Amino acid sequence: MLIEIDFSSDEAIYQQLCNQIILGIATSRFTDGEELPSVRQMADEIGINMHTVNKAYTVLKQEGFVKVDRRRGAFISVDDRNKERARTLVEKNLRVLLAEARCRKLTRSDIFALVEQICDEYGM
Amino acid sequence: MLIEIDFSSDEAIYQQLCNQIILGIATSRFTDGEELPSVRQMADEIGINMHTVNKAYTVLKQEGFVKVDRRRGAFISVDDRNKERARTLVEKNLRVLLAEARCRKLTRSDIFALVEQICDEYGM
DNA sequence: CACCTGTTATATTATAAGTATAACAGGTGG
DNA sequence: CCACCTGTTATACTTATAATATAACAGGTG
Repeated sequence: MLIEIDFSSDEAIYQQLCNQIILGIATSRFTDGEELPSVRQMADEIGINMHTVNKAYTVLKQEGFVKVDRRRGAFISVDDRNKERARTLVEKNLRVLLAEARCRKLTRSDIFALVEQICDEYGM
Repeated sequence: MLIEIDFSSDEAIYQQLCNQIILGIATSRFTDGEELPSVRQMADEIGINMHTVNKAYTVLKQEGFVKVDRRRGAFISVDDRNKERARTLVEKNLRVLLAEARCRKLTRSDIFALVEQICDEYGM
């Protein structure tokens, strides 16, 4: 499973968990249809509370990354609806991120190198 | 000044304020050396508490976007130290952002188009 | 029937955000 | 000197959220 949580981070645990799973999907470490550990099992593995995992799963479900089957439990199921909404969200976040990059004197080439590298990693 | 705060957002007000100012610097709406409204004046303009503005200024000061002179008050002063740390931070955030983009079926071209557009806006 | 699944409810603690009021040190201009 | 501005600090309060804890429920599985 390999979920890494930074307990000294200012980012919420459930948020880190969501990000890790989304990162896992993008890097094909998680495949469509793959089962996720139960909320209790995942909580035990990481050493956190069941409800924290449940919140992450609920968020991922609402965002269309996870579905639940009573018989099987939670599993990866990527819903590719809302491409335009996703583009708008990415654009907004990108705008903030690149603003800070520019202020820090990162160049256009610096940015493109990073984007290219990550796209390659994700097989885009 | 033109600071826009979304009070229904889940993003903290002081964080939105920081982002707006960084965005302003990147788009040259704020120039190096330009004075910022005092914490009390800015708070009045936006309709929020003085301490919320003070927190934003303090964060920006720590991050090297703002300096303070007793005589003049707060003003823009971009410190371009820590380019490598900035690159690491951008890379980490970019990785999460592009992971979600990929899951939403945004293509490499989609991403590059967005990055190109924003870089152009910022004159990078 | 025991055991697992997600889900819900409730309560508690801790932390952070935002507001409110007040005061202090220090520079500015009348 | 004095009123007025600046950032800064301190304190207190309210609110919201995160995280934990304990418990229970509906439903599928062996």
